[in-house]
Amino acid sequence: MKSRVTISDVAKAAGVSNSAVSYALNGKAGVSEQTRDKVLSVASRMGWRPNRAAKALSDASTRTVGLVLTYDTAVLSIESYTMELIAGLTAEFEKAGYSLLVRSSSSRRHELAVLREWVAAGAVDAVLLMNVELGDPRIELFREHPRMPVLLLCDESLSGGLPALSDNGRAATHLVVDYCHGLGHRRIARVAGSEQMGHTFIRDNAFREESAAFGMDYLCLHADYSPESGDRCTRRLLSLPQPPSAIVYDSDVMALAALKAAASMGVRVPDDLSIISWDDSFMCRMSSPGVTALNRDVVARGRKAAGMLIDLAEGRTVQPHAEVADDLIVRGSSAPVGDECVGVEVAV
Amino acid sequence: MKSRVTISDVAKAAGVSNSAVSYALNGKAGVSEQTRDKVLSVASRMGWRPNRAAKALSDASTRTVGLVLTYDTAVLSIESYTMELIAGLTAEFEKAGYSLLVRSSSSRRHELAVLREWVAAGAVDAVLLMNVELGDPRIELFREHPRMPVLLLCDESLSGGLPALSDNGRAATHLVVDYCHGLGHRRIARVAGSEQMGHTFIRDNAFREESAAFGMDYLCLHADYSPESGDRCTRRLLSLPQPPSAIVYDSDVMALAALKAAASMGVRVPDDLSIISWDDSFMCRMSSPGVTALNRDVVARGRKAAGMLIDLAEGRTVQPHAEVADDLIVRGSSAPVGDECVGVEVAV
DNA sequence: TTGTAAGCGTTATCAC
DNA sequence: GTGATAACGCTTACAA
Repeated sequence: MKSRVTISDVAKAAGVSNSAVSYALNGKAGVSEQTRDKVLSVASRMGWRPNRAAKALSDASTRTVGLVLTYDTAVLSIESYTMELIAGLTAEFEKAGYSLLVRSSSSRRHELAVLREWVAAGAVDAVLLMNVELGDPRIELFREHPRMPVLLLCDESLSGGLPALSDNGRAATHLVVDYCHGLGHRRIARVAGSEQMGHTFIRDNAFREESAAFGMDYLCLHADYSPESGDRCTRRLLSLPQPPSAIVYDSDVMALAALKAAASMGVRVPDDLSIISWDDSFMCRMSSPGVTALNRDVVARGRKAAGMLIDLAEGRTVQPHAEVADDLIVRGSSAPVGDECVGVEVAV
Repeated sequence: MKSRVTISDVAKAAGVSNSAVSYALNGKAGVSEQTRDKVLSVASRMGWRPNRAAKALSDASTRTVGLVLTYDTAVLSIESYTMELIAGLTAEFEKAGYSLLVRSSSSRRHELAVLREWVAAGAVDAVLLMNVELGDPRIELFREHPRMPVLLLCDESLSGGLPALSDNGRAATHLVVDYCHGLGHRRIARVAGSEQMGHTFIRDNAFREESAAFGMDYLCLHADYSPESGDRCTRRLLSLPQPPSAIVYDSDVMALAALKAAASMGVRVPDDLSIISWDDSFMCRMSSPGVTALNRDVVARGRKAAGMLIDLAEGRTVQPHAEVADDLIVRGSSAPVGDECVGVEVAV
């Protein structure tokens, strides 16, 4: 395995010592300009590149950040969240020469094992945790290992004191509820995601508080992000004696299922029912009517997370952040409540 | 940085030498059962885990496979291909304790630089190349560096002799053309992706040959996967003196755009026009009518690729493979050509 | 069966 | 300014 060019090879070729080469290549003081130039030219001529493993062993840094993906293969091909996040992360990492180390886990227990191994093996310089749950055992793991920097993608209130990048659920909730209120809706509902998820918890509370503040009726059903559950919950809500005039869905998939469910029940969208999706996607654009959706810049969030992770990996402290702002993209699925003619007149 | 447990720590605690510990922990001969047991129990009590960097330096293996993502952020949130591939890859890697190292590149040149660095730094044990283009410079790079195992996701005929996992474009093309022919279509068209892409090249040829073999008229337009280009090409095709009765789209996004374009031109789908998408997705299921689509099991392909990459990384040779079969999911967007009443009668 | 020691490629601490 | 040399943690001849 002697094919790669090492520092010793360069040193020999340049007729200097290993340390001189090291200093020269790292731009450190300790060598004359003359030898530095010679070393640099020889090194580049020989095609020297630092060996990753040796560097990692020597200075205990890998320039790598770890991410464990927990797949629900059914959700995988539908949700673009993870891919956009990875795009943002790696785009920002690229500037600093960091890599993303990805593993997948079939269960929370297995994920914990992977994380523990990373900590013990020094395989990564920092770890990103997504899909934080209430009482998430990963939080305790990293509190026990303060030497391994970690960033949680969740609300600051859920991170147990660990650095967090908030998904901004409260601000977004205000945006959505305020929008519904502005359209005249006074009876709204929400089809939420899994109750264990930290972001669901945050949104649950935020929706309850916001709707109360606006004096609106609010009802929440918990589903599982599947189109079937979106369909089921929509039917339940629309069958109530006093059905809501607007429903917010925690995912675009459920919102699209709702669009179909409403149609099959003879409920007109947006005349009788406004539908709003928490996540925007190409599907929301292409459906008829288009679905009003919260536009979360997940790529930007990934970039932000990457910056924070690099800071943490290099020993700098970071403040919990929530500065990536969301906005609402209004499409045909939402409209003023009540008599649609009045609504149209007002809008025009 | 002395917080982690090393082999020396274990050796000291167990009262044996470093090498005894190493042998014991790696299940190698050279220690008595007695000392092996003692070492194992001491090691697990102390929570010893092998240090990644040290192992990598010592045996020049990282148990890591590299993947460079080249993002088109517009496509990113729409296409699930990459995410599904990563899911399959990491799921299979997990069994063997391999990790996926991900970087992103903004340009082909930058990707080449990343790959070169990986080769020189020994950062990964193998590399996966996707989106192979005609005359792809990456092929030459890896032919120059035969020590770095590589797997190309493309047709065997494009890989320049390097190991390849075919995306099976020919077989799938036959499936699609045969299906169209069976429905009575004799004038078909295709809205293809970028002409530089290897898979486009393969499909171009395969479609030409298959349609000729069936004695069908075939016309192909090259687009760029964007909804706008899908719309534009569809309008052009439908404005021909003798428009096709079936159009195959290289992506679901373009197929969905076509659905809208046809509707706005008063062309009925599937009565006047059958639409078939090369990629299946949730959108194809949810649209009205649903879009007939080629169902490529990308996750399975990822698993297969992972297995081959591990073989390559560990020095075993692999055969070019194309065994992941595709199938066609028929939905409402395709139907027998001509008088739709006849078609319905036949179908019922 | 066991322990000693060299080597992997860097970085960093020393003498000189 | 320069060049030996130790250290990082592990594997593996080789010697005992």
